[in-house]
Amino acid sequence: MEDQLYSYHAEMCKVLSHPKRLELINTLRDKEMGAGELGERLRLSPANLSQHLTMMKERHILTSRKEGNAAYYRIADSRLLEAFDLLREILFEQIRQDAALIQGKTN
Amino acid sequence: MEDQLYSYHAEMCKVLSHPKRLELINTLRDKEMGAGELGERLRLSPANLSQHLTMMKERHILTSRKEGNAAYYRIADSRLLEAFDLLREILFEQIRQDAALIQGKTN
DNA sequence: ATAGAAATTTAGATATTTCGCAAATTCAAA
DNA sequence: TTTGAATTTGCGAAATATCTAAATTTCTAT
Repeated sequence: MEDQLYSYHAEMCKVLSHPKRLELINTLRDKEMGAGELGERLRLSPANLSQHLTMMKERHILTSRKEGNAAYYRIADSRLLEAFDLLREILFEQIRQDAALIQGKTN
Repeated sequence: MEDQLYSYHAEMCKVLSHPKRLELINTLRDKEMGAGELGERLRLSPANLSQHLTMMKERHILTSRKEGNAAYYRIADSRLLEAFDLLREILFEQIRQDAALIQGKTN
């Protein structure tokens, strides 16, 4: 039961462990966007993009809406962005520290 | 350059996308712990545990300290736990909603 | 109806992850 | 120095993820 939770949690993280999917999240930060425009911006083939979007929808990271034969996507839960930003903060700090290390600095 | 950042970010998430590694993080939440005890608690073979711990250390998720031939691990950055908890909150809500859906409820 | 555009699905090839087992390393105590 | 316990490392097999190209579905406009 507790194990189940860890599994779900891991699957959710798996969705986040791909550069393009992170870029998708960051691009959809505050607005909804159509699949076509997303594909152009991220330079993904329609097929590949659709695969990413589908899995993100299955994991309830995104929601979608269809209008004619255009499809629009948006972030399902804004708390995801908070988590995204927290990790990115940690990353920035790590990079900053690594850079300082290389230059032999202490701050 | 921006792409680099997404790649690092994705690698960090990859570390988080395994149930046992999440359990490790949750177990080390506020205390440091030795490899031996961790292995017992999570029922991981010493070899497998060590592999997980090593990769988590490489990604700066954990830090370690050796004393004799015992190895102690701890969380490197407590903000990671905030991110962990945020995702878990989202998950709880999803599960709650899914359960409600199955029972035909609306709340 | 039919053609064309947009999006999705499928199939298969390639790469990556995960884990068990054995071997190797490290350190402390006998 | 040798023994033994804790931890790590190397390697191969099975499972999983990723991407491309082809086929399909769905809707719009001719």
